Parts: sequence; structure tokens; C-alpha cells
Amino acid sequence: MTRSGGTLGGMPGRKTAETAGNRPATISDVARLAGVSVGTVSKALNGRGSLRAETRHRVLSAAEQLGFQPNKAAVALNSGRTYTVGMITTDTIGRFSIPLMMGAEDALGAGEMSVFLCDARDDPIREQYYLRTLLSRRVDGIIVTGRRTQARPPIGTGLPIPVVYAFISSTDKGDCSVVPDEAGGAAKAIDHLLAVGRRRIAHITGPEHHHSATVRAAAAADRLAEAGLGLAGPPLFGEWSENWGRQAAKIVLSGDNEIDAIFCGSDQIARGVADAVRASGRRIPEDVALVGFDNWDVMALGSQPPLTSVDMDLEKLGRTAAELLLAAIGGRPSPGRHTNPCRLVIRGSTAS
Amino acid sequence: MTRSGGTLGGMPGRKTAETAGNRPATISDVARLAGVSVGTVSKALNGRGSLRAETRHRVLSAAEQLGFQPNKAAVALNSGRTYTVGMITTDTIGRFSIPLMMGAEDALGAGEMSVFLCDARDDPIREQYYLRTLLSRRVDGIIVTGRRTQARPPIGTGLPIPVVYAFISSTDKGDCSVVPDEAGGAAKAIDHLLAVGRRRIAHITGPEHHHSATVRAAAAADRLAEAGLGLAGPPLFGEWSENWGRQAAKIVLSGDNEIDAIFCGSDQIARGVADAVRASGRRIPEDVALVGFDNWDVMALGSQPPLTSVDMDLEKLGRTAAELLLAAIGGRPSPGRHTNPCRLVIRGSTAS
DNA sequence: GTGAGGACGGAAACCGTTTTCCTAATTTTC
DNA sequence: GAAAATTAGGAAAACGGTTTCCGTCCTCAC
Repeated sequence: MTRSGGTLGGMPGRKTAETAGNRPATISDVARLAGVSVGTVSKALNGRGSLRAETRHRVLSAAEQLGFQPNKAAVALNSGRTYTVGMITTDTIGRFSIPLMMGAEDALGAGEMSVFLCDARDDPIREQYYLRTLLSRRVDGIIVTGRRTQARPPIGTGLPIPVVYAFISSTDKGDCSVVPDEAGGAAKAIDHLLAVGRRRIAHITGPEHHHSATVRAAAAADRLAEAGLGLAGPPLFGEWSENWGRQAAKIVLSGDNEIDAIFCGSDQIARGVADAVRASGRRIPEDVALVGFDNWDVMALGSQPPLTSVDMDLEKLGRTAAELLLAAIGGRPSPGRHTNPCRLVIRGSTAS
Repeated sequence: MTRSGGTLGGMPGRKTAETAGNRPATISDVARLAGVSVGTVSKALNGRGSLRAETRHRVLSAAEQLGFQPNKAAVALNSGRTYTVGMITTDTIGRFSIPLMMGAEDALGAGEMSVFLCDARDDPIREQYYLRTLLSRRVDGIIVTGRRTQARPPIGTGLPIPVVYAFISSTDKGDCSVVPDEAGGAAKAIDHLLAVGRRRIAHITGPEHHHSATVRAAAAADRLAEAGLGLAGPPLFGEWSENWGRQAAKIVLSGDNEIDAIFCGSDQIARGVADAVRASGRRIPEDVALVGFDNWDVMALGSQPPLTSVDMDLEKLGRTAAELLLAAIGGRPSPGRHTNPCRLVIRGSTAS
């Protein structure tokens, strides 16, 4: 009695004619079993040519019985398409890369694309090594991501395949980049604070040499200026840490003019600020409202009260990057800088 | 004047004969330029056969000039090896997967292997889809990771390629799994608390149905029993959240018997506990010493004082998994469960 | 001067698919 | 009932490498 196990759509792990150690079935195996030529098998499997229904069915069930899966390397060889893309994270895979990667991977997976993961760890040598590897693997395209939104030199010029930068952007204006609208996000934060009646707003953020810190600070100041106001004191630049948040909050709170809100450059900073505000005997949000940035769940939700925060929607951004890459691979490139709006997530730290 | 740009080891982005949109050079192009046959080019590039130094050099410089990179699909086709592995994260890519992935990717990259990233999102359908895809791509092996250390059914049986489970393990004892020694880590935490003179130790941790929670709790109790002591009250099972840490700490602190240390099932819980302990007027570590688990930097370092914590050394674990996979691919499998020791990282929350 | 042997490099098979012909058989048309 | 049109499926080329097998030329020994 012949086993009929191994449906095409079924569990590949199911024991079929192909057992451990056996080499995977090839199209020739299927052809032999079905009693037809390999060309016919290919046609049956791909719905090309004209075949009798009976023949097609015989091939299909032979393929099923052997658990046949076409060798993608062979397909790639004569189609010129590998249906793979490379994802290079220029710096270490971290909190920002993950949602980006997930979004991108999801969008690509739907297009039957597989993703090569490359972690360049901030090392230009590794980066170029990976680039060479990816080119050698004939990926159909590359997504470059990184922790900083600052523009960076293109990963290569005159490459034979499209490249999309996500989160980071390329200094070459002709390259396709997808970046969050950090300035818009900061503006939304300020708008919200104004809407809940705050007027004396301080800003505590990361290092001044960090692109995100300066962009967000400038946008916040601009927005207040448009409302006929100004930041309560110059922005406090420091580090992206809770510790800095605590320190800076102490400085702000000991100042002459009572502030009624603090816009923070990150959720980590906001947490530190929250600690210091509470320690000073002030209540959040009654006395001081607090807005963070990143909407990092463990920080925003672990804080007491939970933090209102600006969400850069990184997963969407990754998805968009993937879609632009797919379009470019399909011959419809979208050069230039594409910005993705931020969302403001309102929670207890500003709820009135 | 002929451009000589494009060293083999140089920047692939450099403008060479191959410019944007041009198809990558093939071995035939190199052969034509060097005035030899393709077979000779292959020999020159791979150091096979016997060639005159002059010929070899001519080929090499032709390859260099064209920026030739062998098409890996073609190589895969006749070597049977793709030099790729698949990495399936059964649940969403998160805090635990990342260091694992990074360690594995690093170890594999050194072996010239590329990694396919597959995020199964806790969906068995997606998981099987990815498995099929990977098999179709003829990866040389697969690493399966996940957020939970609990054993899971094998991803497939009778697969033609080796599989290594990292962090999670397979219920099939014959499968190769690499897991952290959570019990050992918990024991180290208890040993340390005992060493700094604590005797009344409580335990607050995650949900009782979570494997890690029960294993760590049991190991802590066992270790105390060995020392002729016991936990100060039964372990408090709840959630892996700061909020639960705060709640549980209040319960513990309001008990009859004064405790002098709390061992927490995670750093997040420990942070919540720290808040509650401080709020109760007790000092850390003088009155209550605190040990967390995971050594998650933002939590452990953001806490005040910084948390002593058990580090599962996930990057090492990922690296080990990759090495075992490489060995298995090379025909030297290491079936069974391999445990990796945890490290205790001592910080202010227990410093005497 | 002849035969043996080594050095060099070309021709061709092969890996697993897809696709383009092309032939043979069947059906349609008048 | 013969010519034309259609259908079914096979043979072979192509994709881009690697490897095996030979043939040619040169050198050396006798």
C-alpha cells in the first residue's frame, strides 16, 4: 500500500517518501514518477502550456507524493530573479530596527520575498562586506536601516539593484528614503500640551549632536513661536537616559519660573523626569504634564502615570519602505525623501 | 584611457565597467575579457588546476575590472550547498530574540553563511509557510528561536536538513536545543543574597503557567532548602510587568514577617518592586536587597539603584546554537539539550 | 631523433528549472 | 475522405557556474 501522505499545502514535516537525510525531490523525480518529461512537469506545476486534465493531475499528485518543492536556486538562475532582498541595519539591531524589520519583512513576505538579515554593527567594513555578499547573492533589492535618522552617505553608487533607506536617509537626494516626520511629531506634542492648557513648557532631550534631538527641539520651539509663545528656557540637551531625565528635571524644577509641562525627547528621559517631578512633590499631570517620544511600550506603560508619547509608527514605515522597494524592483522607482507622519498617543501623563 | 577601478576587495559602489542598471558581470564576460575559457576563469578564481601565473593574473585583473562576483545561485546549483540558513522566530521578534539573532548571525556570518529572517508571529500557519519556503530555498540548516523557554513540538520531522532550537527547546529529545540554565541562574541569585547576609527572601515572578516562572521559582526554593531555609512565603505569581511588581511588593511588605530581600522573576518586575519598596520608606539595598532576572540594560540600569540581575547570556547562546548548527551541517550533529550557564551581574541593588 | 611525462588550458557535462520550439496525434472543416 | 487546424507533450537550449576529461605543447632523458 502506497503512502499518500504529504499534501502540497500540508505539513512539510509529515513523513513522506522524503525522509531524513534524503535529498529533496527534483523535478526529474516527479517526471519519472508521473511518466512524463520534465518540461511537462514544469508546465503542469506552473499552469503553462496545454495539458490534458488527466496528465496535469497525475503530475500534481506525483509532486505531492514526493513532497516536491522547486529548487529556488535553479529558478533564480534562469529567471534572473531571486525573490530575495537584503536588509542591512547599519548599526546594531535594536529597539528601532525591530519594528522596522518586522513591518518590512511582513510586507515582503506577502510578496513571496525572503529577507537576508545583515547586522553591520556600525562598522563600515562589515557594511561593505555585506553589500558584496548581497550583490553576489543577486538579491532583487536592499533595505538599509539604522538607529539614527540623520542622513548618511549612500551605501553604494551605481548599484545594479534598487535600494531603499528606512528611518535613516541617504545624503544623495536621488536615493529613496522613508523617514518619520519627527518635526511633525514634536509639533503634535506641543499642540496637545497647548490644548490641555499648558503655557510654560520646557524641553529635555538627547545630545545636541544627535539629529533627532535638534530636529525635535527646533520643531517644538517653532510651534510654540507660532502660538506666540516660547520654550520655558532653552532646550536641555544631554543623553538619551533616565538618569539625564532625572538630572535635567531637577534643574528645570529649581528654576525661577514654575513650568507646567515638560516635553521630553524620548520616553526614557520622560521616565527619569517623572521620577524627579514626583520627588519634588509635584503631581503628574495636575501640576506638570509630561510628553515623551518613541512610544516605547515598556517605558510608556511602566511609567506612573502612563506616558503620553509620540509614536513614529516604525512598523508602518518599514512596511512603506518594503512597498517602495517592491515597486522599484518592478520598475517603478520613487526617488526622494518620503516622510511618514507620527501619531500622538495620549495617556495619563497629560490627561486632564 | 581604460578605467581600472573596482578592486576585488574594494568598494562595490565604486563606478566600474558595471554601472547602474547593467546586469552584473558573469564568468563568461570575464573569460572573454581575459581571452580564456570559462573553465579557466573558474580555476583561476578558485585556485584549482594548474595555470601559468601570467594567465591567472590576467584572469584576476579582468574579474577585478568587471567587478565580477560569482552568482551564488549558480554555485548553489551545482554544489548542493547554498551557504544560507533560516532563522525562524516562532513568536514575534522581541527583546529575547534580538541578542539571540545577533549572536547567531555573527557566528554564521564568519562562516560565510547568510541568514534568512522569518518572523512567524506565534502563528502555526505562518511557521509552516516559512518552513516550506526555507526548504524550497534549500537552506543548509534552520535555527528556531522563541520567547519562551518551554519545550515545543518539533517544527517538522524527517527534515532533510539539521535544525537547532535556541532558547526554546524541542519536545523531541533527539533534537538539538540550546537553552539557558535558568535554574542555575536562580540558584546563583539566591547564593548571592545569602552571601550578602539575607535570610528572609521573597520571590515575585510572572504567570504560573509560564515555564520560566515556575522553573526559576522552584530552583530558588530548592536552593534555599539546601541552605536549611525556605522562601519567605510562597512565590507570588502574576505578570511580567512593573505594575505587578508594585502590587506584589505591597503585599509582601505588608506581611507579618519583615523580609530582607526580594528575588524577582524579571527586571521589569524588579523595577516595580523597587518603586514600591522605596514608597514604603525602606532603603535598597540596606533594608531590602533586590535581584532581577534578564539583565535588560534599560531596566537594570534605569532603576535606582541599578539592579543586580541574572543574565542568560543570550548572545552567547545564539552563537552556540549557530556553531552547533554549522557542526551539524558539516556532518557532526550534537543531538539533545545543551544548557548554557547564566551569569549574575552584581549592581547597587544588592551591594553591601 | 624519439618516446615519456608534465604543464597548461579548452571542451563538455552537470546541477534543476523554465521556455521555446517542434512533432505527432486528434479533431474540425469542407 | 482529405486537408487544415488544434492539442498534447517531448527534446533541447538556456541560466552561470564547477569539474572532469582530454588534447596539445614543451621539456627531458636516452
